[in-house]
Amino acid sequence: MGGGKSKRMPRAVREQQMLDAAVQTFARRGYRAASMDDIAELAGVSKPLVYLYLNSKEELFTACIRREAQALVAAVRAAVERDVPADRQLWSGLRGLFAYTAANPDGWAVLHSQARTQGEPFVREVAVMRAELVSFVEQLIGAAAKEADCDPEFADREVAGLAYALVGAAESMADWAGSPGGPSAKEAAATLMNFAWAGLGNLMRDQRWTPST
Amino acid sequence: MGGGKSKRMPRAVREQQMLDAAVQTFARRGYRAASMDDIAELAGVSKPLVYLYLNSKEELFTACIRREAQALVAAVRAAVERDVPADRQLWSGLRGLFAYTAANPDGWAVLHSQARTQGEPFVREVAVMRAELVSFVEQLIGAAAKEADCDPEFADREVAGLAYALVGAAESMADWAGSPGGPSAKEAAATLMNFAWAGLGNLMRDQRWTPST
Amino acid sequence: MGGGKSKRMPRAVREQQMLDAAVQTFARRGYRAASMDDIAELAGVSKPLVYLYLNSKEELFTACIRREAQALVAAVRAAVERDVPADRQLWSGLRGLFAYTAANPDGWAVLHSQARTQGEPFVREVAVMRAELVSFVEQLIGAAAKEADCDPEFADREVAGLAYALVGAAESMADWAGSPGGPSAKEAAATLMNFAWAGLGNLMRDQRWTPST
Amino acid sequence: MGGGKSKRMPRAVREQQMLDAAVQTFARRGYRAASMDDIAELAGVSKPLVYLYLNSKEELFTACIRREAQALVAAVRAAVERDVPADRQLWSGLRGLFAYTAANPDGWAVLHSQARTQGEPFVREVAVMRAELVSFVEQLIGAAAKEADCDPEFADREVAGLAYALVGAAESMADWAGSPGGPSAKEAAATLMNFAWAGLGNLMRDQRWTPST
DNA sequence: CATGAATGAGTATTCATTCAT
DNA sequence: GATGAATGAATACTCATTCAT
Repeated sequence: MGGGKSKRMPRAVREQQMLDAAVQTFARRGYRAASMDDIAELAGVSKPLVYLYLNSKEELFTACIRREAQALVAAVRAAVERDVPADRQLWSGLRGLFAYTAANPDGWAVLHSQARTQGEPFVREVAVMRAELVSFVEQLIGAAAKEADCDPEFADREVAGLAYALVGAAESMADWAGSPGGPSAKEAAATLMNFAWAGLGNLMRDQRWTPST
Repeated sequence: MGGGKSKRMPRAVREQQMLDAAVQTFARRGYRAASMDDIAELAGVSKPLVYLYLNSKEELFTACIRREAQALVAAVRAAVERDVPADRQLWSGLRGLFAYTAANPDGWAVLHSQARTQGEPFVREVAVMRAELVSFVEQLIGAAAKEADCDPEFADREVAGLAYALVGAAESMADWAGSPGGPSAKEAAATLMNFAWAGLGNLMRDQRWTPST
Repeated sequence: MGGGKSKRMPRAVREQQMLDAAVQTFARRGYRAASMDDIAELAGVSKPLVYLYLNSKEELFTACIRREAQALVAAVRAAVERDVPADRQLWSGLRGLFAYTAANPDGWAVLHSQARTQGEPFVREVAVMRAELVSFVEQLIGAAAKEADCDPEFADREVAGLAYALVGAAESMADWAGSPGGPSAKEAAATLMNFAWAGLGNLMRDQRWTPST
Repeated sequence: MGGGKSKRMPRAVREQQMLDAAVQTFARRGYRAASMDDIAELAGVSKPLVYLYLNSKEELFTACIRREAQALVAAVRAAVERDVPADRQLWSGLRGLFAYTAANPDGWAVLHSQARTQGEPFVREVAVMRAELVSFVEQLIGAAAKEADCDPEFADREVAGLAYALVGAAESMADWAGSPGGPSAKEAAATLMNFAWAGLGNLMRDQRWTPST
């Protein structure tokens, strides 16, 4: 016994191997261009086994999205410092995000590049994760508003917009931070904090930019 | 009068019809899932004619990207007010952008969702357009910095990062603004100005956010 | 006035241009792989004109075969010296054949490589030409037999076989003589005369090779 | 018992069935005109299976050529009598060749009619086989020359030309022998021996045919 | 548990051929 | 007489998916 592909592994392990192979393949080739043959071969198993465990290409892709989304959210959550001011929490969360996406480019590509462009039902899956991130940022902004004892006119809808913009900018930075020549996770986080936090501060103090100026 | 399949049109007209159909199909189905059959049918012509004029799926997609990218850049340029302060120029440009993407969701989807995720040589095509937008924003920030007589430490690399983040946030907002329940073009532009401009102002005054706080 | 493609030429001239282009294209690409587009472009005319004059790809190919077959037979006939002994006639005919095929490799390829392999009705066309050459050789052998006052047992069927073999060897030599590194027309003819004529002489003298020896 | 489509055969068996069908189809329709659909249907399998095992039309054709070429060379080698005079060896080899081509007209057509006219890389494949046959004949001529203690001026290049002509004539005779109304294998071999061997004998005795005569 | 064998349904692409002008 | 515009029908090739063992 010894060399060669080890056989007869518990199902859970095999499934993770398949998901690993699928994430890599989907990320690099795209959902449509990735073939089940490629994935099975990369996973080191036969094609029927992939079907036995994951049922179909669609379910396989969905499973990839779910696993990667949960891992990413978990990474961000784990990175956030507790019991510190809101800005500090955002800062640590962003650093965690950029560090994670840089370390898992394939997973990030599946979530941000592939899943979002393949229509239903995949967009729904990523939307759930994105909503979680946006909601987290909204909470931070809300907390910051309370900390700063800010103007009560600072409406929910406005917060939602800001949170959305911040997450959008962060996702875009994540792509950049993962590419060669791009910034480090720390630089990206710093840029975003500088970019966003002062604006938020002004808003909370009711100092809006208006076109009339 | 009108209806029915009109036949025997000059080449230039037919080509535009084909590009219209292709943009719509690529936007809604994705590059790989869109079939040349679908496109030809939607364009109201036979498949060989599509090949006669556009040569291949790859060239057809590239032609779509180029046309849409040029149209978008042209729309933004046309919307920018001249001879006004930099913030006002950015404001008008953003409004133009969001108005255009909302009015041309398929074109925007081709550029932002599809082209960027289909690997070379398509990413190169959109990168050109994106670089144009980023460069435009960089110029505005530079102009604003001059207007504000700001700190000279405000370095180029920092400007590049901010411009990149702003464009990324704008692209993300454009997706949102184009979806049902999303903000209007004006709202999206206002959100982004509030989000971004105050932060920029602080930076120019050398008031950075730093983690030590 | 002036350069460019001259227009409005008499039909006969245009037809020859088309056949020239067709022979070249069929020879180099093969019957199936040669497209009417290629041929029309090489001929410098529009595709509908090719159809107007030659009706179909099949008829066009047939016309090529006929023209080239007649030209080849004419070249051989013209090369044969009259009023000389049979061997001398064969010698001059072979030199003419090899000189012609070397000078017209495309025409020869159409006849020998392409037409023979494309099934009916093309094989029939070349068979006619081949029969003419075989018959010519049979006559020469017959004449030689008479000159040599040979054995009357020298039967027709045997003559036919010899003529067939000689023509086959000649065709094979023609391919070789036309290729780089191959023999000159004169060398090829000499080889074939040495190879064939002595054998014929023995046969005429009833000195057959028999397995029992 | 027997009939009906038998399913689930081992790969090696199926591959041979596919090659059988491919040889027949290529021989009768030509390389370009033979469609993979035709071949799959004749083989009694689906098209994807043909691709799974043989990869592409080009590789399938190449596999046909190789198989048929090896079979033909093996048939000739098996037919040649050992330890007999050179003429007797040639005689037995020719009988073997004609018997084999007559029994396998499709394989012979693939080699002689189709492969040679479809350009690279197929011509290279048949050239290998042809070179083997020519080389075999050269050895026989050389052996005969030694047996006959012939003139040393009998140069290599001349031998090469003669061998080439003999093989060319044989190939041509093989076509004839395989067609209705053509000679039997034995007749064809006899004709060729009579045609060729006496000529060779004269040459070895330095009795060349020369034009001056 | 695991796989070799097999396929129905598509996909991009090409070609011979024909009108309307 | 000559052509730009247009297509029906085919062709090589691929892929997600399923049995029988």
